[in-house]
Amino acid sequence: MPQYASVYILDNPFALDRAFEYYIPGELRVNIRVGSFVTVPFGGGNRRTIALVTALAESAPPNLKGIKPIMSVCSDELFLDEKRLGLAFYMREQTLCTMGEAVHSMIPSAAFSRLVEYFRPTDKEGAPRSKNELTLKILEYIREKKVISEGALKEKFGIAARECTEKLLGSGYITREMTLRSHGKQQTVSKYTLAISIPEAEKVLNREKGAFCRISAKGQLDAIKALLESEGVLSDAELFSSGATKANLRALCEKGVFSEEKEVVFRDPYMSLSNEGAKEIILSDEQRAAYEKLSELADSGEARAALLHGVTGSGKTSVMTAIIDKMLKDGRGVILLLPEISLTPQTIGIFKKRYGDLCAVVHSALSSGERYDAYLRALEGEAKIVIGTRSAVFAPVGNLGLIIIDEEQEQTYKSDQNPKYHARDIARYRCASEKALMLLASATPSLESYQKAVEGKYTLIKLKNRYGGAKLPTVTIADMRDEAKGGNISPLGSYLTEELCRVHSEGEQSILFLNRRGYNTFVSCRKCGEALSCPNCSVSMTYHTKRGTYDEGYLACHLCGYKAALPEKCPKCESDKLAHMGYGTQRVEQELSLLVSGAKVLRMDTDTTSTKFSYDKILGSFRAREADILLGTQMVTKGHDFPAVTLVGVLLADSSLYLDDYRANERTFSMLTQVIGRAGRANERGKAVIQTCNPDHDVIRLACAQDYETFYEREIKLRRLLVFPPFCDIVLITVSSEDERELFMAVRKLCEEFEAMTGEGGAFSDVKKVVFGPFEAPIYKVDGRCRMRLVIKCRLNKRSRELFAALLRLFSGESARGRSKYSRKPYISIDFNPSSL
DNA sequence: AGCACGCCGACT
DNA sequence: GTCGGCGTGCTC
Repeated sequence: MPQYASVYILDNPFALDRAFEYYIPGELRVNIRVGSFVTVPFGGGNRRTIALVTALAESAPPNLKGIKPIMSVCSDELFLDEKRLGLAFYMREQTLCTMGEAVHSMIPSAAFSRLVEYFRPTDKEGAPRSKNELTLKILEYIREKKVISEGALKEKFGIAARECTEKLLGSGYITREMTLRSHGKQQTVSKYTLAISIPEAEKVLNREKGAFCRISAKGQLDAIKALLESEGVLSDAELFSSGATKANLRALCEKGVFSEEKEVVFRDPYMSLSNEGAKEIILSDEQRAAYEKLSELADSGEARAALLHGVTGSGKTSVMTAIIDKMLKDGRGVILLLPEISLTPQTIGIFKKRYGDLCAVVHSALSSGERYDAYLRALEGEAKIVIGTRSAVFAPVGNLGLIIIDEEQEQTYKSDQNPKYHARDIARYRCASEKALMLLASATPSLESYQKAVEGKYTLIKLKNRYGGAKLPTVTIADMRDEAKGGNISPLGSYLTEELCRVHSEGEQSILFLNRRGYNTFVSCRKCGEALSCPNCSVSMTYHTKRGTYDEGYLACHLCGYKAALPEKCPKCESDKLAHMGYGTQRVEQELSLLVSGAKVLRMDTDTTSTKFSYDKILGSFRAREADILLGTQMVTKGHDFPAVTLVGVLLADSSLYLDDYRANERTFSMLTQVIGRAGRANERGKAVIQTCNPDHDVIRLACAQDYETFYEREIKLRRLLVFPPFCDIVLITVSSEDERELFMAVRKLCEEFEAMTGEGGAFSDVKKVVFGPFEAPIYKVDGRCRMRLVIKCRLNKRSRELFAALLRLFSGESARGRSKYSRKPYISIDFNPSSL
């Protein structure tokens, strides 16, 4: 029987995130295991904290004078098995987060808020020889109640109860247990029937004299009416839709008009099988070959990774569905990750229909209770397939066989809050430890993943043809420099405008895409298309304004911090026609109404889709052809098939090319490829118009040709040459503070500290790295906080991670020292391979 | 991070 | 004389 435990305290800050040793009192020893959650007294004030047990020992740890006892152990409802504990440690090391942060990303917060502690009397009889009357009273009360929650005890006896229970625990008269407050996991539906005869109910409804009772509330009357019109039984949901409220129904039951019966929702685990015949997927030869390769990998009994690279419209989804079906048939669990914007009610519907209750969906709109529900359904094996966004990668799916990451290049798979993990890394870890298959799918894979596929680390599976022989749209590149010469400064060029008018007059629909990230204004030459870029980094520079004045700005590179005054002439062609580029969807919407008369425009961007609901509503109304033109940001690239769309337009295809980020090309390529793929999915061939100031730019040309391979070859060469990922890792250190002075001081200290550690004679002088900065973050002030950055290029490995961990530990300790009340202390954050710079 | 301990100024 | 400010140091 182990007597000592190593625990990690969940809400400890980074500097204190290490194992602490505790003594396990005898009565707790049976229940405690590695992976158990416990409460322990911590710190000088012995405040009670929740901790995770990571190791057990028979003998006392050496060199410790005072060791404290564990207070309680949580029941097995809250527990981390070996694999998940391993994952927590992995995340902690990989992302420099605390154990608590790692645990909270794996277990929904509702589980922790449901933790309650109970007291029970022990067999020990008699009473302590205490002068304290309250203590005796409490003991008596606990014995009477048999079991009582700590909260209830406090409510009855006040705050002083705590001291008494501690005494009683110490002398062994009572024990403490910790469990999760039970949770009505079994969903029930209330069914209502009439408790009175039909004629009587009609009397009530007509408010006749001598009726069973008098009812005037409209909702109640509606409910009676609905029930009379039905076959005699209605569920609560059905009655709600008749206009009745919960309160109305309760009132009717109390009056004796209705009788209620609760029915457990019937979940048919074979639902998916019975549906399967109805919707058999027919695979093309190419898809079948892909499927067979994947099932071979899945059957290998080893951890495997594959990249499914299929051109837009090649039917990747069918292949994924086929392999999911196979896994379920083999009794293995599946996780399917989708980018947030793809997880629409339509998508969910497809899977729900196919897999029924075998499938749990996790999306951002879930309440904490629903999220916990989905978690439990996976944990208990009821849900075999979990579909969701990034965080679904942690779903406790049993006998995991497959994790699919669709559109794997999407940024949304990288978390930008602690823990700053990438879903791909988590998936890889889980697949390795559970001998499962990781399947990445995309039309435009990330360079990192494609490189791994080329190197043979991932099995590369290609779908080269569009399903059903659909043709790619005819792509026209519209040169916007000609427009500028002709004096057209509108974001809509004349060719695109013409096409929009034509499509509108033919009664068909168009989609216009404007890259949202174009808010970063950049400066380009109207004559030669050259964008002003940084001499050190070969990324374009951003035009910064000074204190609200638009003029008198300067150019800055966000990667190396290089700054330059705005030149008067184009450095390449000496033209003085330098233009500040960048406009938003609102302005385009305005222009459209002028240029395409009579067309109804739907705008879809973050401003118009504040709720999930509105997003779906816009797409739905566009599909129902209530509008002619859908104008929006990235969101429009991920929609579903709109059969009536025959024209797709990209405004300012360059905007994302000159982001000051090494991934600019990759993103531009990916977006253009996807947008172009939107058109011409129906039988007729569609048209795509790409407006650009760089008609000869390789990225744009290759995207128009949907030539990923050539794009990859060129881009990977560039990355190798300039030493960017995947040929190095990027570490982004951000320091932020409300107070600028403190920020500068903290940054200086950070740089000095870093210098001392990595310089000659420092503990980490062996770590090779290139440091850029410090400089201001691209958006310097956010939410009243100023932010400074340090960008470091290096190779991430155990050693370099140690360096950053040491820095973070040191710095979070240092900066935590008392500061004035009014400026919250500087905050430091370290992000490995951030999703954007 | 929290919390206690501890050492100096303005109050009953 | 003491209440309370926040500087300093520790947390099994």
